[in-house]
Amino acid sequence: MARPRKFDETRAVTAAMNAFWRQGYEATSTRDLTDRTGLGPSSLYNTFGDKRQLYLRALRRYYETNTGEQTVLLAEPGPAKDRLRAWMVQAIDVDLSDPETAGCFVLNAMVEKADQDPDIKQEVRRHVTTIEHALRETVARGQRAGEFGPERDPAAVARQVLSAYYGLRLLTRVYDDRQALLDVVDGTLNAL
Amino acid sequence: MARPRKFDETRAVTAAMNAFWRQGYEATSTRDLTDRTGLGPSSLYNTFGDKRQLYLRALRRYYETNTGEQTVLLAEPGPAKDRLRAWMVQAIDVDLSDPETAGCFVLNAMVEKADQDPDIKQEVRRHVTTIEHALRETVARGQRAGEFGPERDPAAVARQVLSAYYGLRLLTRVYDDRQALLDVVDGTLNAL
DNA sequence: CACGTTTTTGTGCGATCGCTTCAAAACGTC
DNA sequence: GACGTTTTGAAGCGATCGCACAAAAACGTG
Repeated sequence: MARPRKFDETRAVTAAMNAFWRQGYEATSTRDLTDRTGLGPSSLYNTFGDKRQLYLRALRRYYETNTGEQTVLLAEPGPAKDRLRAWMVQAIDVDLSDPETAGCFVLNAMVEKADQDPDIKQEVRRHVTTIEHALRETVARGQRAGEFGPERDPAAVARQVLSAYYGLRLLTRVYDDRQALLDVVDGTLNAL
Repeated sequence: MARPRKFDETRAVTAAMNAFWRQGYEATSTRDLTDRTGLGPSSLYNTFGDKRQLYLRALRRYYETNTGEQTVLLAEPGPAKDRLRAWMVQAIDVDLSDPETAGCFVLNAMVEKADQDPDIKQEVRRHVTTIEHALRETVARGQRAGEFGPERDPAAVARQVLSAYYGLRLLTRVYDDRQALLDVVDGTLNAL
């Protein structure tokens, strides 16, 4: 019928995601995007519309990969406290492992774009609530197993863990003391 | 001796701070800066060097005003737990009060610039450690007063509170449920 | 009130921004 | 293999970017 695409759309979105993730929305130029994706400008704009829509696609791609991975990690069998710890420790180690990585893409989007763009805010909220629900499940599981006190609302506990988690991922930007960050994890989890 | 300045340097830095604070570094143009400060481009560049240095000045200005205020708030007399709560609740209310406000400037700087610019990283770290020290003092005070268990290292507890605090200020970007955020405050403080 | 010094004002530099255009190229279909 | 359709590649659009420059203006000093 017509000329077929030479590139894989998902690969292009992933490449764009990595650019936005590391540099942020504003600091990523269309030139960066064409370079990283390997697409010409017309292919890129013909396929994705404009920079903003590609950013949204990148966020959704992050959901499918990283955010999804996190819920899987939390839902794995074993003591709930171990799951929560593994989840938080992994985030710390990812953030500290490579100075080139830029932490959590969702966190970056929250700060840079969420309050000026309703669509981005909604997409970011989707990520956060998904993790929050996975946390609630894990907390409830811990309560049923007697790991945590059963008196508190699992949803409130989940949000508390979530706050500590995002706070930690922020602190990795200025702290390089891994042990200090791990102490925060222990302090947070022991309080449940 | 020479022609005197027509503008107040501190006022100009403050105006620039508000621009960077709300829009971020990249999204703030030199045009924005000249408009908000009221200075012509050459006055601005003659005084501050370039955009990046003005951004650093804006961060330092934030330290003098907002960050300093926070340490004062924490050091006020009364129960330590009340000080910590007032500090966190105020942040939540500031973030939720006006959709025009952009949360915490230091937090924004951490995400947008800290890991690509060593000077900015150092400046941001100065803010964070200042608050951390104030927190440590407050926690130690609470331990002496018997409000908190004395067994834990005040420094570790301070970092835990700090994580929850920054996590909260992030969640205000996507949550508008004030009560849920206040529950996190209570959960965090009751765990000490 | 001329002089030296610094700031201000106005203009605009070269580069880059996000994005568009257009013709050539690459398919499936007949 | 001509046709219709879509993608690709190359070039470049107007606008804006961060910043610089030259001349005029505003002071303290002699």
